[in-house]
Amino acid sequence: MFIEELAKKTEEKLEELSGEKVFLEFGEFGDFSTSLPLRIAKRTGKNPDDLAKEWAQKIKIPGIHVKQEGGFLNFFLDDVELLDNLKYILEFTPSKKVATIDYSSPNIAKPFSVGHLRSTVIGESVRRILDLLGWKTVGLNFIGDWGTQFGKLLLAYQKWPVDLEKEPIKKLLKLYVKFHEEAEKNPQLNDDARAMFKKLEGGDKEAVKLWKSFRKFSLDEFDKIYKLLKISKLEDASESKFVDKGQKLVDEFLKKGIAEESEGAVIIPVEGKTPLILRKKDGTTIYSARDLASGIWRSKEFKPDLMAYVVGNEQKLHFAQLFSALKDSGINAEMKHISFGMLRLPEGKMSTRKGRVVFLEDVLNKAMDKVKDIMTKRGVDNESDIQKIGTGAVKFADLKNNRTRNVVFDWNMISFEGETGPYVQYSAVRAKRIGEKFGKGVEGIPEDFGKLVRKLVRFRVIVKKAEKTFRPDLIANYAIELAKVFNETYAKGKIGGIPEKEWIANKTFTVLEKSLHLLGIEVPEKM
RNA sequence: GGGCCUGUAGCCUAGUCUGGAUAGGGCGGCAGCCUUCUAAGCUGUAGGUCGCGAGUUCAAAUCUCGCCAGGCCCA
Repeated sequence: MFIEELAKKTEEKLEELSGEKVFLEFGEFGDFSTSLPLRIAKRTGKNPDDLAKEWAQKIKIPGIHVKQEGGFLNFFLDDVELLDNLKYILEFTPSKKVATIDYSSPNIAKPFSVGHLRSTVIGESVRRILDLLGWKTVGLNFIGDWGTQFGKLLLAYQKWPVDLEKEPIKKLLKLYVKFHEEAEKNPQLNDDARAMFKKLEGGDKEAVKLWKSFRKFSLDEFDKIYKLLKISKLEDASESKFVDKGQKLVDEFLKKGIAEESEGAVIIPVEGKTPLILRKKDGTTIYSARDLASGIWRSKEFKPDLMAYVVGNEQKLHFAQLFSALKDSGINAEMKHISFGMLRLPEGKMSTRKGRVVFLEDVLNKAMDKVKDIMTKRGVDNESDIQKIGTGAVKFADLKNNRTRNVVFDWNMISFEGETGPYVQYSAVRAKRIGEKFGKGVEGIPEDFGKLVRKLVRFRVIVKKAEKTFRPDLIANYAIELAKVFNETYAKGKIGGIPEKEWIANKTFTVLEKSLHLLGIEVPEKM
């Protein structure tokens, strides 16, 4: 029986004995454990030791044995169960639920900065975790390609034309910065930009043509990055697709009474929070209306059980409002804002207006350069492996932390030793080599391999928890722990040549490879 | 003014939801380990007022209240 099923049975038995909701711990003292007797004993006036002993006697579940230590109960899977779990380690009952996952969602005509990395890699990872457990997932790219900022950019381009043949994005960024500098001195420019955006919204041929070309430059740039990062296919759910839909929606919602007018603006009230504003006094819709229209489209198009949005912390309120509005409009899918802290620079928040950004491409290139240096010193040179290791290091560094806290960007973040992506990759390559010609299977667990086997078997529990909590960091930290135990075992004595040990090495590779895959990272050929 | 998030060794971080068994790791420092399956590895060692104060509890990094610091959002 699978470890999670055995744990479930144990929980049920403990609940029966204690009359309490039980959460087993998957920690260091057993395959799982609890301090329940310690807590309950106090209430019943019993001695914790005695109660634990009593329960240890009563809990008889085939496949596991109990050890009582003080007021604690530690549970261990029998060897036969451990090996059986290991055999079928990657087999899960498919969930068959449908999820839309909104991730990456960069803005056009702006650089793909390290700031966009988080949403992209977290989203991709969450998607792969759900995929493994048999969800049907749809990745959506809500590209920011609409809004008054494009009035500014179009105006700037007309005023100060540049040749966009080479490095268009960097040049557009410069124009954007220049616009804001000039507008400081001459505020009239802001009004002109607004007028320009109105032209764009009105379908002015010249403006639309220019906007389309900016958009194209950006999409090409995004594709390049997605290819390098091995991001799965994303449906184009660009903001501009929802402009008309947004306008219609606002009118419809007004009629239905879901939305209401307030001081000339159109809003949807949100219980306990400030309302969601859909349309401003001047009649222009804002981002929220398009986001709402997009949400309704997603719901109709994909009929999801879960609608997830991988977007930064700072939009918490927005999503609380959006979800409330989506529910008002009759959508009952589970909605989840998968939020994360902001990546900042030592000198402060990144700002495209001020041109204060670090390009993701530069970060990835730097990482790959470092890998190349290391490889050259060893007389190896393999483009594909360099790419896997370089991007792996960057992705892993980002995914490892459960940070809702902010991160200050530092070039030294890119490292290859210790708790890093390359460490796990290296261990995986090692395990692969050793386990390549593995024996048929195992009768018992070889000496010194107990810790490794137990760590391997835990994979299933971790994946399920990651699914429930949308936390790739659980996978990343598990992969480190597993790699560490494997390396310790490796250092203790020879594995190769002993079929049973080779089989376990092979399983280690399988699990490390899958863990990395869930993080969007590939295992190189050689390291 | 209102709301939310974060604070764990020089640096980075797990644990906080669900209180419990010595607060785990990593980087950097120091001391070791390659004629044996890949040293991007392994072993050992030093380094901690868990932001501060109070409360609840047999037991608090974890729960409650107050404060301090940083960040974000709304008006």
